[in-house]
Amino acid sequence: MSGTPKPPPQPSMQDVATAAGVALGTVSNVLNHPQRVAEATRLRVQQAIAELGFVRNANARSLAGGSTDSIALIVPDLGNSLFVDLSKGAQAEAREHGLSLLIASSADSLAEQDRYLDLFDEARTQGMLLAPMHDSRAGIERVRSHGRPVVLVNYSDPLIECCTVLMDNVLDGYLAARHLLSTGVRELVFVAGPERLQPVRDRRLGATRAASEAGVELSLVRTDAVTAADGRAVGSEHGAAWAAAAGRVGIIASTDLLALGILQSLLAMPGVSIPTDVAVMGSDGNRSAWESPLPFSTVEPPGYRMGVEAVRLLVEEIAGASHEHRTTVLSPTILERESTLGHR
Amino acid sequence: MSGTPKPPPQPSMQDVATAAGVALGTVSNVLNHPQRVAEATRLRVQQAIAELGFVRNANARSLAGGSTDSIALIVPDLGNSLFVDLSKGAQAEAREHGLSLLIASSADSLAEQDRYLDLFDEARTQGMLLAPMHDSRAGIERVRSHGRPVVLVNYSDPLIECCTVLMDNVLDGYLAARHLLSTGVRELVFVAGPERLQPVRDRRLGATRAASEAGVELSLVRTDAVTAADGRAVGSEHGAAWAAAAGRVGIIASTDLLALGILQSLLAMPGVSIPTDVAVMGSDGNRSAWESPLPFSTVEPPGYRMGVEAVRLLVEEIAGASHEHRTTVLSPTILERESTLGHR
DNA sequence: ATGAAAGCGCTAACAC
DNA sequence: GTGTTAGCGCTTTCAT
Repeated sequence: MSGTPKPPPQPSMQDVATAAGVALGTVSNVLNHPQRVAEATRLRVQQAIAELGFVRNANARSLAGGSTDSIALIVPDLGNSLFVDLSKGAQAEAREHGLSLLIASSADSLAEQDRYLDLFDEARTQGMLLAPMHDSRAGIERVRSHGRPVVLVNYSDPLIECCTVLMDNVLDGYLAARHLLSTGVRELVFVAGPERLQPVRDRRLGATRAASEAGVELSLVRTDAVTAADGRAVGSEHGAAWAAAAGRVGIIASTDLLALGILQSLLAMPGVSIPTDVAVMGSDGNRSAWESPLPFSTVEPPGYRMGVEAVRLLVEEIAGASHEHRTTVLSPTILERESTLGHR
Repeated sequence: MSGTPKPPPQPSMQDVATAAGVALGTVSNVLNHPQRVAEATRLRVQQAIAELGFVRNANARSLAGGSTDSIALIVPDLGNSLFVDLSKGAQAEAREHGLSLLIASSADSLAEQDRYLDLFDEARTQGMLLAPMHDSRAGIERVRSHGRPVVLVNYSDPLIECCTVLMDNVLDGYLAARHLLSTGVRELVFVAGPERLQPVRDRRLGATRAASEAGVELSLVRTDAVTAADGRAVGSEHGAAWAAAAGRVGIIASTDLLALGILQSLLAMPGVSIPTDVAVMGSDGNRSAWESPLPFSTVEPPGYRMGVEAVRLLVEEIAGASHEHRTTVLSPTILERESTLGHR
C-alpha cells in the first residue's frame, strides 16, 4: 500500500473558476482584491477553493505579477551564533515589512555561496543579505549588476558599492584589552588568525590601541586559522612562558574557538592557574565555543540588531528610486566571566 | 547620486536569442541540453548571455517545466543547536541529490510555521522537512493533501501518516540515568517540563527504567516550561533538600536550558557542592546553554545524521511511485563533563 | 461586479 | 542543428 493514494495534479485557478461557475479573473480577484467581488460570489469561490484544495502557484504568480515578496539571507555557518542572532533579527524585521526571509547556509564554501546567490537571483527575490566569505566580490557584483540589491553584513569591502552593516571590531578589541587591563593584567598577548581576516585585523588594532594608552606591552601570536585546534597549538607552545612571566598575562584570542583551544591546553598544563597567572578571553561571542572547561569572557557582537538594520537598509534600497549606499556600524558589548575574573 | 544607475529590466531569453541571432528555443537548448547545439552557435549564445547579463527566471522555468529542485527545512528555533546540526546534515545530503535546501525558522510561532508551510507549498518545492511545534497537524495535513511530501523530524504523531526521523529519547533518559548511577549517585531526580512535550515524556521513561533496573529511587519535579528561568526556580526550591540528602543526589533535567538554570541557582547557594553533593546533567545537548558557570554533562542528539536521514526519506518519497512511510530512530550519545564527574 | 483576453519567460514537442 | 509553437498558471487591463 502506498502512502498517498495518488498525487493528483494540483488544481489550477481555472479549475476553481469552473467549479465555482465564474471566470478565471474573478477567482484572481477573490484572492487579490476581495472587495471588488460581490459577497455571494466570493463565498462561492472560497468554497470551491477549499473543496479542491487549491494552492496558488507562486511561480506563476510572480511571473505574471513580476515580483516576489521574499528576501534571502546567506551566511557561511549557522554554527556561529552571530549568524543565528542575525537571522532572528532579520526575520523579525522582514516580517514587519511583510517580507518572508529565506535562509541559506553556504557551509563555508564559496562555491555553495555562489550557488545560492544565483538561486535567489534566478528566483527573483527582492534582494539579499549576505555575510560574505573572502573573495566574494565576483558573485556579489554579478547579482548587483542584475539590478538586485545586496546588503553586506559583517564584512566590508571598499571596492564593493553596497549598503553594509558591521560591528565595530576595533571597539571589540579595545573593550577586550581594557577589560583585561582592569583586572590587573600587566602584559597582553593578542592571538591573531590569518592576516586576511578583516575582523581579526580590526580587533588587533583596537587591542593595540588600548595597550598603548595604558602603556602596557602587547605581543602578537599568529595562527593559520581560527579554530580550537589552532588554539590548542598556541597554548601548548606558549603556555609555559605565559605562566612563568613576571606579572599576570592577559590573552585575547581573536575568536572564541581559538580561546577555547587555548583554555583547553592551558588547563591541561600542571602549574598554570587561570585566571590567576594567565587570563584568557575570546572576542567574537561565538556560542559554539560553549564546551569550554571554564566559562570564558568574550565580547558579544550585536547580531540581532545587525539583522534588523540590514533588512532596513535592504528595504530602503528596494523601495528607493534614488538610493544612497550607507554603512551602519554597531557596537559590541563585553561579557565578563571566570576566565578573567577570578574565582567565585 | 544614486547607487545603481538605473535598474534595467532584466533581459529575457528572447532578448538573448535576438542578440545572438538565433531562435528562442536554441537559447533554451544551450542552457538545458548543450550537446544538442553546434559548438559555434553555443559560443555565440553564451557570449550574448554574458554580455546582456542574462539570468534565467526560475519562476518561469518551473512554471513551464513543472518542477523545482529545492526542498525546504522549517525549524522552530535556530538557537537550538540540534536544529543547526540538522540543517547541516540536511544541506549536505540535499546537495548529494542535486537539491538546494531552503531554511526557515518559525521563531517558535505556530502562525509563522504555517506561513512558511504555505510559502513553500505555493513555491512548489519538491517537499519539506519539518521539525514541528505542538499542534502542527492541520498545517502538515494541508501540505500533504496537496500531494507535497513532508518528513517530520524530532517529533512523531501517530495520527499523522508521514515519514519521520526521531532520536531515541527513551534511550536518552536511560543513558543519562545510567551515567549518573555510574558516578555513585544513590538517588535520582528527574526535572520534567510540561507533560505534553513528547521528548520530555520519553526521557523520563528511560530514566525511570534505568532507575528501577538499578533499584534506585527516582522522584519527579515538574515545571511549567523548560527554560533556564524554570530551572532556577526549581533549584532554589529544592536545592537545600538535595544537598541535605543522605547520599549523593543526581539530577536529570529534561533540557539543557533547565539544567543551566538549576546549576545557576545551586552554585549560588552556599554549602552546596557540585558534583560532590549534587550531580546535575542536561539531556538535549543544546549548545545554547553554553553560558553555564560549570560545564555540565548532557546527552547529545544525533542532529547531523537526523538531517541526512530526513533528506533520504524525503527523496525516496519524492521519487517513489509506491512509497511506504517509515520512521527512522537514531541514538543519542552521552557527553560527560564536570557537573557529574567530579573535579579535575 | 464579472467576463474575456493578452501576456509574463520559459520548456518541450515537433517540424524543417 | 535550429526554428516554431503551444502551453505552464497566473495578474491585469479592458469590455460589458
